Amino acid sequence: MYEIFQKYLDEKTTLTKAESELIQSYAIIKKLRKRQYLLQEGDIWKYNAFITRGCLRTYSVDEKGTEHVNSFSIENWWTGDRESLMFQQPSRFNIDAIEDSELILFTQDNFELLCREIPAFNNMVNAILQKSFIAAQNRIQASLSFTAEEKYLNFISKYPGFASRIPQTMIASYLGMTPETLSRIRKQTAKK
Amino acid sequence: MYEIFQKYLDEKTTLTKAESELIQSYAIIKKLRKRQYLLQEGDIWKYNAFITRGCLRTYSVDEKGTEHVNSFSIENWWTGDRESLMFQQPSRFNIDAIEDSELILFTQDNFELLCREIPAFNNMVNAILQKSFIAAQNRIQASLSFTAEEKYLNFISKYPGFASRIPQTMIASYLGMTPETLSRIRKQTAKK
DNA sequence: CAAAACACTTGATCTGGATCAAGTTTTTAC
DNA sequence: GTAAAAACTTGATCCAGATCAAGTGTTTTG
Repeated sequence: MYEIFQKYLDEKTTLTKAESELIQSYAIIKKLRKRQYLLQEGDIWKYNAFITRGCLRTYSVDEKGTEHVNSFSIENWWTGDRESLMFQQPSRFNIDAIEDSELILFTQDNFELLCREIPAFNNMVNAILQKSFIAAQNRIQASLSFTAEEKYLNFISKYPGFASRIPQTMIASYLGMTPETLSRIRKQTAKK
Repeated sequence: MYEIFQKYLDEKTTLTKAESELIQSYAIIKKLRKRQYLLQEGDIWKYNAFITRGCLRTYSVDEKGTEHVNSFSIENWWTGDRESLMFQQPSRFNIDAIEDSELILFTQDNFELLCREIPAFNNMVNAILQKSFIAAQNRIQASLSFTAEEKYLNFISKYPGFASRIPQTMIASYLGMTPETLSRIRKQTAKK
């Protein structure tokens, strides 16, 4: 498992042998079965989590009991709740596995140490955060200015492959529409 | 003007005299009249911009000519287009002044140098980015799960003071609704 | 391998917020 | 100070997408 993360690191940054070993020494391997929670609402999130295999979803539940999918994360991405981690406050989110998954966790203390000790690691983490922010901005723009159909087409072009491994109900929720609407859109667009 | 930024730095971080002076040596003061552009669609954004006075808005224009407000930024906040800056690509956004404003600009080269040379500065910049990301996540959640009225109430509670200095049309656009809808919501909520 | 649980589709109807239209009020600029 | 331009309000009507309902697949699990 760890090799996948090692490969990711090698692609994104340049590390000395000692640095690589330091990183590995803090890695915690975690396996999740499908439907198992990584984080539940109310818990305080303590980690930085990298996915080596599988697919997770982050969602919240509103007072009516409706689930709202916040994000999907697959292998070679990070997941977690930055807000809960940063402010050490109970999370408003749940994170669970859509498929059997494998993760590498770093406690926040260890992660901060790695950022402090290894500038290249810190730069990598920063670049990821920048890209996440840009992606979030783009999603806001899409949610404000796109029709339901445009949202779906944008989603499948941006994340090809997601549609085939994630249930439609969850994708509909992620896009801010009902499953019925997504079903009808798929029928329509298939025709074209 | 610069004192406002200096005060901001002093609050957010701890710098030596030499570091403060290095930062100041790269600062470019820029004044904007109301309605003046800081960035226009198609331009490549080159700076990191801190607002010492005034209020700016970032917005895009879709193919139908409709404006979509992406964000507002006031004094003691940063603005710019991270995507254009990071990838050196033409911006999809316009940024203009809602009020006469004063900014401090740092070219990206100088800004990166400051991040490299001054770890405390780098940490501050990072913390800001983290908070921006968290705010973006929360906005996504609001836009997916709130009704128009909830969006408005959430906005005024999160950004008190904005409602009085920003035209309603722009707030409506930011919240993803028409000015008419916002007007009716304000009428209703005023009653209560 | 059956049956329960879950995921998806399709149709009928409803509704929150959009659109169109016609004011009134406020701001801007000479 | 006043005319023109923006900004806001209010009403009437419309529609994209929600909701409700009743199916038909398709997994999951004992």
